[in-house]
Amino acid sequence: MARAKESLTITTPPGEDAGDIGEIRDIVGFHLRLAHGAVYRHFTETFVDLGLTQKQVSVLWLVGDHPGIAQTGLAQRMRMDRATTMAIINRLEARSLLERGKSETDGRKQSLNLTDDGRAMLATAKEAIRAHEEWLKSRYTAREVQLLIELLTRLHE
Amino acid sequence: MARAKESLTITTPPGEDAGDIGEIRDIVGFHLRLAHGAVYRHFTETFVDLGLTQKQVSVLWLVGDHPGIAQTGLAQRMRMDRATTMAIINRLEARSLLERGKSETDGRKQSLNLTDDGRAMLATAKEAIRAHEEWLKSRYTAREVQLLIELLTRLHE
DNA sequence: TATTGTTATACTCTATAACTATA
DNA sequence: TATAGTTATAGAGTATAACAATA
Repeated sequence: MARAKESLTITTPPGEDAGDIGEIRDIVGFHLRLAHGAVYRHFTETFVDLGLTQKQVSVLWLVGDHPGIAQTGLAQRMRMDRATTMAIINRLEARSLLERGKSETDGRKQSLNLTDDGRAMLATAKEAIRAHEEWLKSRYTAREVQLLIELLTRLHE
Repeated sequence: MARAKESLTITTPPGEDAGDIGEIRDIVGFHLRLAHGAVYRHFTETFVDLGLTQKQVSVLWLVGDHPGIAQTGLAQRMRMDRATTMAIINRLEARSLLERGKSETDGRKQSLNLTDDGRAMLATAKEAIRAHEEWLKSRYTAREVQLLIELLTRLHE
C-alpha cells in the first residue's frame, strides 16, 4: 500500500504517538468528503436561484420517475430514515411542488405525486443538473466517468 | 454517453416534459452523495464512542501534522469558510482537545496546537480510522483504491 | 485596504425517541 | 407485533453579514 506520497510539509511531526497510519492524504474517506463538499458547493451555486437543495431535487426526480411512491420507498432509495424524509417532503409540499395522497392498497402508506408546479420545477432543475454535471464531468473522459460511477456505487449498494 | 443502463422500473414516466437528461442513476453527483452518506454513516457508528465527527477528526489530524497552524490555514486545507472553522475549533477547544495561542509572527492569527488529551484522542481516532478505512477499502483492489483517490482528488483540487 | 478572528443568525441534514393509525 | 407516518427535539455543518483588531 503506497503511503507518504507527495507529502505536503511534515511527515513525522513531534509528539506523534503509536497508531500512525500514514498521511491524511492516503485516507479515501478524506478525499470523498472533500470531493462531496466541492460538488455540494457548486450545486448550491447552480441552484441558488431555484431555491432547491440536492436532496430536494433528488426527491422531485424520484417522485417524477415513480408516481405514487410512498415515503418509505423514497427513504430506501435515498438511504434516509423516516424522519429525515418527512422533513424534506414537508418543505416540498409547503411549496406546492408535490402532494400527499392515501395509498389505495395500504392505508398506512402515503401516495406521493408531483403537482403541475412540481413537474415544471423538475424540468427546470434537470436543465440545471445537466449544466452542473457538465462542470463535474469536464475533468474526466467518458470512460473515467463510468469508472467513477462504478467505484462509487460499490460504496452505497 | 451511455444512458438508461440497468433501469430500475419506469424509463419514460407519464407527464415527463422536455429537458429529460436521462436516468438519475447516470448522474455522478447522485452517486457521490449516496456514497458520501454511506461512508458518513459507517464513520459515525465507528466513532460514536469517541464522540467525534469526520470534520473534528480531520481537524485534529491536521493540527497534529501542522503544529501552530492558523484557523485560516485549516480552512484552506479543508475547504471551509472562517465561520464554519470557528464552530469546529470551538467544540474541540471546549473539550480541551486543542488550544488557541497567539501567533508570534502575525498578531491577527491564532496558533493552534493539540493538548495532551488531544494527542491521545488523535492516536485513538487514527486506530478507529484504520478500521473504518479497511471496511471501506475491502470492496476494492489496491489499484482501484489509488484510482478512486485520484479521481476524487480531481474534484476538490 | 485587506486579512484574521469573532459573533450572531438562519437553514438544512441527520438521528433518536415516542406517539398514532393501520396491517 | 410490525410497519408507516408523524411530531418533537437535538446536534452538526454550512453560509452570510457585520464588527474589531491587526497588517
